[in-house]
Amino acid sequence: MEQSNHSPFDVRNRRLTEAKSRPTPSASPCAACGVRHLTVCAALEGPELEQLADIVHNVELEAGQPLFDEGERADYVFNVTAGCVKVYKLLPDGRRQVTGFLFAGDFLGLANQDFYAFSAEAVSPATLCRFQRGKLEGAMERFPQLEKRLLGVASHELAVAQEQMLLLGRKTAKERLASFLLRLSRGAERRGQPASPVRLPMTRADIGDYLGLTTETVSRVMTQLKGQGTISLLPSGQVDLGDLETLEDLAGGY
Amino acid sequence: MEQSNHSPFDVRNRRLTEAKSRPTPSASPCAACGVRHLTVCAALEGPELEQLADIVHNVELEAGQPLFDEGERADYVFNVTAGCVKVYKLLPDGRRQVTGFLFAGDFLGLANQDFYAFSAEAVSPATLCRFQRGKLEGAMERFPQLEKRLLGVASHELAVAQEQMLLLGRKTAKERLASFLLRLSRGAERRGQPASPVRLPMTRADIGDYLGLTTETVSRVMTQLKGQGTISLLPSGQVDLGDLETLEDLAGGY
DNA sequence: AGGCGGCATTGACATAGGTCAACGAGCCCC
DNA sequence: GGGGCTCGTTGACCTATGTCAATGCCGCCT
Repeated sequence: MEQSNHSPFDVRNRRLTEAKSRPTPSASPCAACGVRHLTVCAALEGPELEQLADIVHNVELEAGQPLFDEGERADYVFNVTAGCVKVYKLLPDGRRQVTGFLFAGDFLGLANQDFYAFSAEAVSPATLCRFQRGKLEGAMERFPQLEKRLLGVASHELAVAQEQMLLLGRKTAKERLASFLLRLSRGAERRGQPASPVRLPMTRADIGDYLGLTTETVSRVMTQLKGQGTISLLPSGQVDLGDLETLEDLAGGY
Repeated sequence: MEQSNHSPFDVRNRRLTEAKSRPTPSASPCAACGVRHLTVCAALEGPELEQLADIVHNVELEAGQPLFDEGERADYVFNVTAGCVKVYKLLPDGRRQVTGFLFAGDFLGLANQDFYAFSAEAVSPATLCRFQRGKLEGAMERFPQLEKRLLGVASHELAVAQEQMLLLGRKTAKERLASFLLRLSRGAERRGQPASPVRLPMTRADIGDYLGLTTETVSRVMTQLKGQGTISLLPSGQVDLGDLETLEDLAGGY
């Protein structure tokens, strides 16, 4: 199980405080937010949105830069506004489980304890909105629909998590890959992008750690799917899902 | 993957409407509830609790009886008050993933869509409090601390789900069993029962479907753990966790 | 332009855990 | 109190996936 074969350019140990993080400028950045309709922020309008804008900071991450680590004080919550972030847990010996890939519109940082239960790291260059937990809780008191929305987000994530348990516990490697590609595709659609081709900003190792497989198996199954004409690998890390039908069958009904 | 080798006494197809379900009687059942401190209901006191008691119904299930099935309209949410309930998802060909075992105090039925994303079935005789979703939402509007508590429950479940993904994606069979036994033990402790011995109301097949293993593997690893003196199987489905230390090491740090 | 480093792919081989099958033990019901 | 269930255990064997290793590809830096 590989853990960290990082290059000399590795940014792994730079901390969040060193990431660009400044008060988001301009009158109402939130009102102008291109992905607001996808986020928890969609719960608010007009003057309420202004109040939200007052407590938000912008964070920019380079590819590979950590956002926070499991066990750190959970002082902030985030909304991804661009790029891709992965969320993962580690075993003491370095085995890793990626529990999710987050894209524009996805919420991040729910923790009922005072500490993050997982680590988060940028997969590609990414930007996020950062909220101080306490301030967001204040906003929730004033705007109950915000809290309701957050509960909706949490319930949704719970359903997604159960789907992932089904994948990890019971699906074959081929079914896992098919499910994964379909999810990426549907996620892209939700964000208004084409269902195919789909970008894979993450490495094979990341995909393996997400699907409970090794890089080698991911690679092999990819070539298999390619061989049977279900997908084609385009240059620049794109995958063309030529045969969505077959892919859905392979995914095991989901 | 076994799916349903059910006995002639199987109650699998009896529906909830046939389960005993009647207005919970008496002045204030909730105030007298022995597991309230463990549940979401702990958010309320006095007169607020009375209002909650007004909208609750009691449900009793025999072992093996279904509570609801994936895809059904999610009209109710539940609180387990006694016994054990399992929650699971199925693949079209019958492979099953148990996503959780619920005990007294556990909440059940969060669904952001209109439909349950999983099925639920009693493992042992069980009793539950049933709330009509709409009514509970009304109560949440009046008592924001109820909603907050529910958000806390959801966040907690999310953390538990990620832990389970780590288990399913990256742990060995032995580590999975050890983690499972420890969880049962800690859960029992939370409910004021001894950490050991621990009851296993569920079958090996249920455990396998929870841990992403087969019954045979569960059985083999059990004998292995027994052989190395870490646990002992008592009659009547109890397990003595003789060596918690070793078990914790085996569980992979968690 | 050339070289280096990270990533992906492929092959040969190993193994954890799955599959299939037999059997034993408890339990319930007649 | 004996048959017929279900459940758990054990054994023999199989296979999907992991491990280890070599090689190829591509982008980036100088």
